[in-house]
Amino acid sequence: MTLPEVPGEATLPRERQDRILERLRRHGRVIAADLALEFRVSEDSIRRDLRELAARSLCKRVYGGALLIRDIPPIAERRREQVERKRALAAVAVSLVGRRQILFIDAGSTNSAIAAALPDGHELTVVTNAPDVALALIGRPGFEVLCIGGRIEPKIGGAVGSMALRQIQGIRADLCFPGVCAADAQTGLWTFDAEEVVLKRAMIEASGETVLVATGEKLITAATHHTAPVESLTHLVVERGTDPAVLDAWRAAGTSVHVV
Amino acid sequence: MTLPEVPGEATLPRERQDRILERLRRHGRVIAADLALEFRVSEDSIRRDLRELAARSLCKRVYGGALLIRDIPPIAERRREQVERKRALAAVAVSLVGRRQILFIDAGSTNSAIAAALPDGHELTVVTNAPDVALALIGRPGFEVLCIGGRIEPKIGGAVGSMALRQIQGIRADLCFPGVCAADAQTGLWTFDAEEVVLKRAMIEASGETVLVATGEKLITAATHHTAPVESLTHLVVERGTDPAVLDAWRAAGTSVHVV
DNA sequence: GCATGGCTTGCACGTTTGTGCACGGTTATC
DNA sequence: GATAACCGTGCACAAACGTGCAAGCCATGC
Repeated sequence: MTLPEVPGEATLPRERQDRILERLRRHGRVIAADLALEFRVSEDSIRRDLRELAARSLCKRVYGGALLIRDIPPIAERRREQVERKRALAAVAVSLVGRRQILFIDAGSTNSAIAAALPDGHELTVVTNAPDVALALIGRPGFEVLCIGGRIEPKIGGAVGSMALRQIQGIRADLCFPGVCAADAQTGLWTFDAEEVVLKRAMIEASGETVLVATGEKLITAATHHTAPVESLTHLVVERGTDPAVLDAWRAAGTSVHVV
Repeated sequence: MTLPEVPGEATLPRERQDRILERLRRHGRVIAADLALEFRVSEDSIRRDLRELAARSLCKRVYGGALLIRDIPPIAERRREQVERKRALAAVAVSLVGRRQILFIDAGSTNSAIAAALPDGHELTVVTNAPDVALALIGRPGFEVLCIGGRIEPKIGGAVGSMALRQIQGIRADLCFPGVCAADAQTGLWTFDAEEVVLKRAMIEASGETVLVATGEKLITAATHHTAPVESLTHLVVERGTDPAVLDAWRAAGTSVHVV
C-alpha cells in the first residue's frame, strides 16, 4: 500500500500522477489544492497533471479538482425513458439489501437502475444474466460479480436458455430482483417471453426473498405467461400514486409493500 | 577521472542492475540521480541501466528515474486509453472475419474495440466472456451473442474460472481473438494472469484460426505465463512502425502479418 | 609484445520535459 | 453584483534526457 506522504520525500512526476489516479479511484474525487500540499508542488503542476489525466480520459476535470469517470454503460432504448422514476424506485429497493448478501439481478431496465444504485461497502455478491448489470458493477469495490452465460436475447438484454438455466440452478441467493412485465395481487408475476419464464422461476425459487420493483403501470397490465405465485413475492416496491386498492390487495396477500 | 577512486566499491554493470532492481522492489521507485551517487557512476550509465531494465520490462522508465511495474489498471480505464490506435487496429482485424462465422472474443480493451468495429450483415455468432463485448453487440442486427458466464475478474473485465472454462470447451469457433498481454515470434503468446491462461488456451484450441491484435509494445514486453505456441497463431495485426525485424520473425514462423 | 575487437564508461552537445511565476480571464459563493 | 478562489497561457529556467564519440579496460590471438 502507499505510505502516507513523507515530508521531504521527492516523488517523480509520473509517480505523482499514478498516485493521484489511485486517490481518485478510492475517493471518487480529488482537490487540486490538497494535492499541491500533499505532494509539495505548486497547484500549477497539479493542474497540469489533472489536465493530462483528463486528456487520457482517466478523470474529469472540474472546478477545484477532478472527478472519477464512472462510465455508464450505453443505455438501451427503454432505459432512456423514465430514468428518474426508475432511479427513485431503485433507491428504495436497494434499502432492502443487507450486508454480505447474494443477489440475483435479472435483466431489465429497472434492474439496471437497481444495480447502479447498490451501495458500496456491503460486500455483495451479484449474480446476473444481464451484461449491462455486470458491467455496471465491474470494478466497484467490494462487489463480487457472477455472470450467467448463455444465448443473449436482444429483446430482453440478458442470457436465456438452458445453459443459463443450469447455471442459475447451481446457485442459492438471499434476494432476487426479477424483471417485472406484469404483476397481480391475486395471481402473482407474469412475463411476456416464454424463454424468460423458466429463468425467472429458477431465480425466485433459488432465493430466500423476492423483491418486485414495478412502475405503476406494471400492476394493471397483463402478460402471457404465469411465472410465480404471489406467495413467493416477499416485497413490492412501487411509486406513490398507485391505486390504494391495489396496494391493499397486495398487503392482504402477505407482500410487504414499499411506496416511494 | 573526476570521480574519486573507492577501493572495493567497484561493481560490474550486471551486478549494478541487480542491485537497482532490488532497490526498486523495496521502494517502488528509484531516482537516477540517487543511484548515480550511490554507485559512483555517471547518471548516463544509470540511465542506460534503467533503459535496459525497462526493455526487459522489469521496470517502467519515467522522467527522473524508474517505477516498479504496478498491477495493470482496471479494464474500465484501459478501455478509455489509446482509443484511436485501438480503433485503427480493430478496423483491420475485422476484415479477417468472414460471413456466418463463429467468433471467440476474449476480454480486453482492444477486443472491445474489435467488437464495436464488427460489420453489420455478416450474420455472425459472437462468443465472449466479456460483458462489455456482449453489451456492445446486443441489438446489433444479424448478430447472435453468446455470453460465457462465471466469476467476473475486475482486472480482466471478463469471466474466468472453471465455470467459464467448461462453457468454452463446449463450443467450436472459426476465429478467435485472444486478449494479448505479450507475444513473441519464437515462443508465442504470453499472459500475466494465471486464471486467464487456461481460458485463452481453451479458446484458441477450440478455434480454426487465431488472430493476435497487438499494439506495438506488446511484441517487445514479456509476461509471466506461456499461453499458446506460435504455430497456433494464424494472424497478427500490428501497427505501422513496428520493428521490421520482429515482423520478419513472425512471418518466418508462419504467421500472416497485417500492418495497419 | 602488441594488435584487435568487444564492452563499458564519462563527457559534450542539443533537445525535451517539468516547474513556478506573472498575467488576465472565468467561475463559484455570499 | 462584488469578492475570492480558480483557471489557462505564456514565459524563463533548470533538470533530465538521448545520442554520438572517444577513452579506457580486458580478453583473445597473432
